Amino acid sequence: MGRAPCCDKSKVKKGPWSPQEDTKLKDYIHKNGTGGNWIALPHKAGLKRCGKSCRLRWLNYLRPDIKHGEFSDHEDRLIYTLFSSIGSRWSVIAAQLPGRTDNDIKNYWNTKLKKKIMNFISTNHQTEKPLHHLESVNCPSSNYSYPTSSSVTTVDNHPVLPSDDHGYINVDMETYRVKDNSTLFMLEGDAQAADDCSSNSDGRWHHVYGSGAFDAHNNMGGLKTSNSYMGVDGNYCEKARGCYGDSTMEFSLEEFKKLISTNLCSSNTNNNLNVFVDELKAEENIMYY
DNA sequence: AAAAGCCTCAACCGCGCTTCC
DNA sequence: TGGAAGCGCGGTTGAGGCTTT
Repeated sequence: MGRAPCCDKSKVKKGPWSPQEDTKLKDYIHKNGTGGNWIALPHKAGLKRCGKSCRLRWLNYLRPDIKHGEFSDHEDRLIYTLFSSIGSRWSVIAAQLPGRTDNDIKNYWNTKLKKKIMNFISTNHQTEKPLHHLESVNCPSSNYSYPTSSSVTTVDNHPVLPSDDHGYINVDMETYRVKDNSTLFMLEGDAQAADDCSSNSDGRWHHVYGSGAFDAHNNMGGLKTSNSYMGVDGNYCEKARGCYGDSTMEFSLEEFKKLISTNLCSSNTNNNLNVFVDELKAEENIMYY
């Protein structure tokens, strides 16, 4: 014997919501709130709908703070990063993207973002270049010269590297800092984090987001495990390549396919999620200085 | 212009978890 | 303490719009 249905399916309307139904639901919730009981709500609101259907309609469409429209590059990266860390926990991912719903993100991932990333990886595998292959050709300014050892100062015994106007740097060391204008932007990690890469695609600082578990030793959070890195949009990674090594090439198509099919999700990464997200937010603050 | 195929996304479904009595 | 009710989540579906042939 199965579970009892939440409502009498023969007496409730199914399918797309009409504008009249939307209005009824919105009006009722504005006046009375949800009352903490979705099952009872449709009857009180005069709707011939299942409570679950009302809840879904409100949360995914009618709520006033819902954000419609295109996902930004930053949202893309955040989704990808979180998916890499925790798998298809859409509600957790949605909680980090204000105005976006889990359903929205799930649809976006399944229909667009996944393909976008797959295409990006396959394209880059066809033009594979060696790691740490520095290409000044990808830098916006061909006049830019990478800092020499004499131009490197230190803070707390760590080197501080100047960047060009666009934030490009050339770094190849285990622990480093980047000084950009008056802001000290610290990228500090353990030996593994040597491959961390900072780039900019739109005039602001970004990290290249990593794939895999959060690295507790990496102060910037969650950017580095194994040797897998990638940005979400081609433009972003193309420029990242210009500043430091072609680390995106280390992420294989097979690895990514595996990630998607297994919904990589470990308790270890879950424990670190909040820290990870805080770090991402901290990073955002730096990005928009 | 029409048919076929593809894509998007709102909505549904079922199940696990939590809360309440 | 156990069972019922409700909530919330992730997977899936299908209608409708769009693109291609």
